[in-house]
Amino acid sequence: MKLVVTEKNIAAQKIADLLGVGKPKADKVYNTPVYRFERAGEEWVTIGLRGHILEPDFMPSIVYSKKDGWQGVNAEGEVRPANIPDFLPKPPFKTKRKPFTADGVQMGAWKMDALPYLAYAPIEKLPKEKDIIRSLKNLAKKADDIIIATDFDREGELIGSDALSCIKEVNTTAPVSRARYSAITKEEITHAFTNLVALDENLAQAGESRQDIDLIWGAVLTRYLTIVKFAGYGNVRSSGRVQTPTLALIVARERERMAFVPEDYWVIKAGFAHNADEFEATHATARFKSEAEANAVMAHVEGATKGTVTSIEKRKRTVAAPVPFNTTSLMAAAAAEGLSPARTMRIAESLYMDGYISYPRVDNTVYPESLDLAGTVKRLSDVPAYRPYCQELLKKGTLTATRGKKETTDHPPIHPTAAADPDKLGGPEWKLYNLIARRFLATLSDAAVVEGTKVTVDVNGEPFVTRGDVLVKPGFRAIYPYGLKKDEQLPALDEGMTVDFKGATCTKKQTEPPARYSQGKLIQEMERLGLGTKATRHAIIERLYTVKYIQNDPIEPSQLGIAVCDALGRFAPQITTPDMTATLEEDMDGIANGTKTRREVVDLSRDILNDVLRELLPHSEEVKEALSDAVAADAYVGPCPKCGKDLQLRASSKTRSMFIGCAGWPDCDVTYPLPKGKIEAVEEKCPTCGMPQIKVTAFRSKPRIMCIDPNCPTNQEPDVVVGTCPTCAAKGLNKKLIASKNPRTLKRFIRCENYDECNTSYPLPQYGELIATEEVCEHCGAPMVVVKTARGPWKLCPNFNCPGKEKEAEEKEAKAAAKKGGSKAKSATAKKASSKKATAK
DNA sequence: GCAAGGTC
Repeated sequence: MKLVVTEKNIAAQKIADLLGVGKPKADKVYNTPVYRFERAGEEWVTIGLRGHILEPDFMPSIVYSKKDGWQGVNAEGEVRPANIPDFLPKPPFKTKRKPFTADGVQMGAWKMDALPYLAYAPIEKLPKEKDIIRSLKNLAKKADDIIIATDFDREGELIGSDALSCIKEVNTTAPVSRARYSAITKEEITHAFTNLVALDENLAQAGESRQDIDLIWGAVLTRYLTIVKFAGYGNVRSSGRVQTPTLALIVARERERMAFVPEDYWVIKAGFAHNADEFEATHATARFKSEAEANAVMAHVEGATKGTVTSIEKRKRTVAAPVPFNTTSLMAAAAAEGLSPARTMRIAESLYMDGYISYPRVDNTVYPESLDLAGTVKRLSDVPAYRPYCQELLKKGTLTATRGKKETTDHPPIHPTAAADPDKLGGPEWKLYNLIARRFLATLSDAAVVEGTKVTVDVNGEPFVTRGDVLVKPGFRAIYPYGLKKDEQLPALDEGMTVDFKGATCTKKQTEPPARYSQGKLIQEMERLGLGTKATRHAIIERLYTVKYIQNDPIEPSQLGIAVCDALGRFAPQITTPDMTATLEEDMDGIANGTKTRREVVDLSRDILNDVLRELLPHSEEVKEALSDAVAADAYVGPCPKCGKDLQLRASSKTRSMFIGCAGWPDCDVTYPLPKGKIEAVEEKCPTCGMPQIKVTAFRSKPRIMCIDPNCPTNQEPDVVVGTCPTCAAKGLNKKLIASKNPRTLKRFIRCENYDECNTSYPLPQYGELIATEEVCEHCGAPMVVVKTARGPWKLCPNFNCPGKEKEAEEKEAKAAAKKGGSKAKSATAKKASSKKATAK
């Protein structure tokens, strides 16, 4: 039996489809899907991994061994003294509560003193995907031939090498080879499997050195930042080779903005009309530095009614066709169409797996010679919307493509590999496919020619200028309309013509500081600097959000983010710049081509980290204070009305829910409840009562500003009678249901006015104007209410257990299932979920 | 309780 190991399940499936004679048989080995088929009279089976199946970690198995446990050595080779506690987070035995030593130190807690030893701790590879490993070994036992068919890149080689090490544990004799492909198409796959090569162990070692270095630096610095000012479990302050330089970019931009001194300037715009056409023009001096100058111009044109067209300049310019897509340029272009980087990658992955586009994680922007451009255009002509354009292109005979700056040979730039049907793909899938297909055709097209027109109109000696753009030769723009300003048509004007002057306005403006990064821009900047990979950049940015180093979009750093960046910049500058990645890349190239060893590269990195610790540890007090101040500044909402100390956003240690508490606790017991959603401090005080205000952003809602004091009149709401109580009505009583706000917690809900005897109550959305209706829910008899939200009025039955709710949920699920193609497995799980819900109730 | 890199 021949065993083919791929990086992911869907690749295993596709490869089986392409290599097998007839349809492969989908099977399972311990819950892992595998695909069996026949080829040239032999039995084959493919299995997909889930990316990396092993994960590096410090050696827990050895650290806790009592007999000859690893004690740890530092740079000098000194053995870790007994008075420095173990540094690994897991206690050696299973227990719910973490054990304490006699002096109250929590065992297993991270220890500052142990960090220099951690920098030299040995690393081993532990299983990460145990189920997959078990299935892989089971198959490997029976295999006569092993073919590693993971992705064709450095991490792919490492994933394959890890898989092989698992296989070797159970089968040492079967010969091993490597299939290399860069698109899952019939040609590529057949070619790869008829031209098998050997696994590149050097390349895999290069990948492993990256893993080691990332773990060592990440663990040491993250632990340092977390424990230098411990803020409770769950409050990790992370640092890493990619995330910290990325944070530094954001902080640096914020610094530029803070240092920016805005300058005033004045802009004069004038309105003109010619026959029925109106147009606007700006004074030839685009920005007046002084108000006096601007006023002088306004005085010159005061009272004028006519202007004269003094010149019309026309200039043609060519706009070059765009270059082929790589991951970053695709993400940027898709972001402009409303698809976030993360979403774009998810969709691209599925389009790739379904054979519509080539491999989506690439840097390359130059089509390889082997790519059949004309053949691809022919294939695309099956899409009705592209057909006429494709035919035009094919008429040209030879096709020449534009070339981007980056040229690598692992994968071709992202291009379509098959025609797609807009009715078969989902909306966003088609949107992305359409972008990719049109971009591909655009890269084979001529430049566009635009005629720019500059018209100057004179009013009492003051020149006003307006510009228009007209497309004279569409070129690539005929197929690629993305990212363009609309043509700006000007009325037909001639030199010497007189036009009506409709008056001028002078506006005072200020120069703007450099803009904050948007997520899309930051990803582009990360790519430019070589930070992260196309597959990880969006995840890195998300990480910075979850550890609260950054907030909002466009991105601004928190005080904590700035403090972390400053502290590391002073004492561990290596981790704050992209240079570390650049050096690592060079070293990895060295390992891949055999001039360096992984051992040598990792050991050197450990030494550098040790030097960093020598700087960092003596300055711990300073770092601690800087972090404390920053955390307090981020949490600050205003002064305490009782004791004057700081009111802060805090998390309850028991429930983890947020509240506002006084920094003077336990001496001062002032607290305020908080509504659900994201909470931010706001500078402006409540106009009604002068207390601090907060910005609340509930899930899928617009942010709203509210006073923190529940007793403030702005937080009061009159009780609303919403109907009659169905429970009491059944007993023959006539009682009203009332919507009211609990004055202490601000929670709004409906309850029966007879609440001493009747416990009928319904929850309500917590904000939005509440309006009673005459209607009663057809399913449960509860009164229907209308809540006016930012997205418009919303009529609902407040009864949480209303039978109508379940029906609605089922319909929604059915709809979602139908959209996804309604696979049997899907609807089965949906049913299970809904029945689970029902039992829970 | 750590990183970054794959994939889900």
